[in-house]
Amino acid sequence: MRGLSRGDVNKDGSTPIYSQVEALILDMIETGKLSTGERAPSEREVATSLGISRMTARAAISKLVSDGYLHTVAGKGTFVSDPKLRQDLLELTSFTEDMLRRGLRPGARLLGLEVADQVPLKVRRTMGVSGDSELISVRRLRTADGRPMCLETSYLPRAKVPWLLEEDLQSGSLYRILESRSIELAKAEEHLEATLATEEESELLTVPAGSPALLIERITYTDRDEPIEYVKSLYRGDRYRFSAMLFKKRKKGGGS
Amino acid sequence: MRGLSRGDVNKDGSTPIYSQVEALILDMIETGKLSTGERAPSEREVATSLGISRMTARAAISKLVSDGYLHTVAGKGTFVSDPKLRQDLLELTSFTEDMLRRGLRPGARLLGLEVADQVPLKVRRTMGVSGDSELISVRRLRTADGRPMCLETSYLPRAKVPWLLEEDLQSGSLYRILESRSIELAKAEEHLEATLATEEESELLTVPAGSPALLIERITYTDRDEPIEYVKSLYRGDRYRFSAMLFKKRKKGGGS
DNA sequence: ACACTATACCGGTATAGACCGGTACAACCG
DNA sequence: CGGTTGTACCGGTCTATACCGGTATAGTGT
Repeated sequence: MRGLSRGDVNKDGSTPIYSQVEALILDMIETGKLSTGERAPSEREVATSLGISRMTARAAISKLVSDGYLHTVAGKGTFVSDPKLRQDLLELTSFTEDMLRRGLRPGARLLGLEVADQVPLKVRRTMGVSGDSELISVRRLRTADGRPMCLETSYLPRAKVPWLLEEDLQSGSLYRILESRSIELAKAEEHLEATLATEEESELLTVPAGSPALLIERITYTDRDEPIEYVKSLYRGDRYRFSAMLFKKRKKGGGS
Repeated sequence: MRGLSRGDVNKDGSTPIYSQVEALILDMIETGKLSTGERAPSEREVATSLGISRMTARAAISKLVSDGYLHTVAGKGTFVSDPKLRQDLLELTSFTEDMLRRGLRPGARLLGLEVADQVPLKVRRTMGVSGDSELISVRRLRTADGRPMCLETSYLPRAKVPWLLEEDLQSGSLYRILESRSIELAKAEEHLEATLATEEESELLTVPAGSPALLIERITYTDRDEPIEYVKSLYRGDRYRFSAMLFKKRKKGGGS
């Protein structure tokens, strides 16, 4: 009745068992076979029904717990967490994904795509290039439901994405393009501050000059820890809000 | 020579062994006995020198890895991570801690501490109270190196912190006070947006009226998932910057 | 009816051993 | 000398087992 049986995992060593189990349970959650608040199969249940050891089952479940999909109550069991709680976890997403998640239709108007000639020193240093002409700049007005949402200026290393100048950045997501070229994004450092829109910026964003705006600076890194993109995004203060979930870290002590 | 010996852990069950080991290694990192980039003792080394099982040692090390203190390279060993990479992780901190981390001297000027009579509906709903007079409001001007940094208005449930009205909020950290009363903070939901300082606000922050400001709304929860604090903080746009590290989530697939 | 107790679960912790593929290095061989 | 082959160590994965204290419930005794 549970849907987990020995055939659901292969033990040929090609994929770690715990990772297969993780995918199995995740699938049950996402297809609704397990719904919010419901008790997930216990560690012992998973272990015996799949014919694996309890520690292996536990490894899978622990991962799902730390990813926010499940939470445990000692003595009672493991339960499916509220999706609201896991969505607000901070995650690296593209503008496109971000808007879709907010229920808005993402769009873009290309303002410039060229080999950058005037790059701020800070950007050059961050991207690890010295001279000019080593970065490609992309300037786009991003829209949500057709209305201007933010003004985005990206810099990418020409050496790593020489084909970028030929791409259609009007419609698609830059991140999707990068991934289609096998550039895997892994993490990003993001800085947010409040500022005012300049005359030019406010015109593009269709807000009054001097309106509040959220300036987001992002440095995106590949899975090999190389910076692949530096972006400055200026969001309309009245339409955009950045959300995050913060967690308390360990307290010191307890030892000896 | 390594500094780990059997006497460093107690097995009386009062504190989990892996958690003691975690503290031991963390201590070695923070006291500089292990420095950035250096190889940490291997799982087997830790296990034998402390007289514990390898899996237990591994549990401790895994935790430190997921917390960003260490990183592993299969076949080579476990290494101490660059502190720069672990500091920017998103963490729930008080204003006091935040400022100290930025190398600034935190301060506060109490503007108001009272039973709140006019509480916005949204705040009441969030905090789960219905009527008036059920929340205590704290209004403080927070300073860094003596200069105004942000304007902070907190609401806390009177039922849970009735003693708050008698506390000294001039100097100390509110979070430290809560913890000294055994109220453990676990997580917080935070929303950031750009806005403009009103006349009154800009006066307190000593900036021109209409200056950009970062509005941060935070709902803090205890370890029992009850909301304990709702804060609206208005930071000076020219002096404050919010930083976060974003990570790419798993891709689906791999199973079966 | 009520309180207690036995039982059967649960997750949390810990053990000892095993095998894998990757890394580093020294010893050996051509 | 240079290349190969051991060998020792590394983290990654997996097994089987054990005991703890908490939770829930059914049954027992008053």
